Amino acid sequence: MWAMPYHESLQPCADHAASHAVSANAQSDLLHKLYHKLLAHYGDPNWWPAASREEMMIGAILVQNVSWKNTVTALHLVRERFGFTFRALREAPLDELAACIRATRFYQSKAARLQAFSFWIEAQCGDDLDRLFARDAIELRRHLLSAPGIGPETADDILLYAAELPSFVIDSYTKRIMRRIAIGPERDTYEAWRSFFMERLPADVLLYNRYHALIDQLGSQVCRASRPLCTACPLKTCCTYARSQSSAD
DNA sequence: TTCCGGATCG
DNA sequence: CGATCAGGAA
Repeated sequence: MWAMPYHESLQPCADHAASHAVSANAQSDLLHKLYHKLLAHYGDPNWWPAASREEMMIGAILVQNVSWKNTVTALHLVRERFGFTFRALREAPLDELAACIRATRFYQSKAARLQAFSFWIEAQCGDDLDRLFARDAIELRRHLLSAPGIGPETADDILLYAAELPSFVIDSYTKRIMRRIAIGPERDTYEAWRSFFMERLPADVLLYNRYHALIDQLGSQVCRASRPLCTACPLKTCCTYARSQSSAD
């Protein structure tokens, strides 16, 4: 029934924790269980909210290390002033672009990176995203990682939500939630976290799409960094942190 | 005042 | 690795 595990087709390095077969199965069951609890609680998150792949990719750069609410403010101003085309961003005066995205913090470096990325897109595919995304998934990920302003999380955002390839996205919410639940890879690196999920979940674009969106919803509203709302958490029965919080109160 | 959804450079 | 970037909400 399940598709081939994604790491066999895209993931170059294996997570060595997977060699512990018994705990790996238990961890896989838990990851599935968490997903279904989140889906039952929140419903289909319908992420990513963008009318085009270009808008999605621009939003992915703007949202780096900033709240989505502030990103929406910036996206609105960019849409009004320039529109969501890479050509428009290439031609944009940097100071005007920076002014539009001020709400997303680090706006000067982000404006420069957004423009540099737009030039990179032109050089790679002449703004034809079908051409960019046509290449092999493994190579596409490596390629995106070589683009200016694109780190591992943003690359996976683009792979999953624009190219619609099953690449699991890891962010701070993901790590915080899973750490509190007490599940995760041994090595604390981006690739180890990503492999941890991909080796235990089927390579399903819709599953990865919804899972990450649901994690973000929980992480921003409930499983916050400070003063998390454990009593209202849909995952509290699975979470050691929530239990320690309720016993402490 | 403190905290907070990354990427890059040295 | 640590430093840097530098707004908005609480």
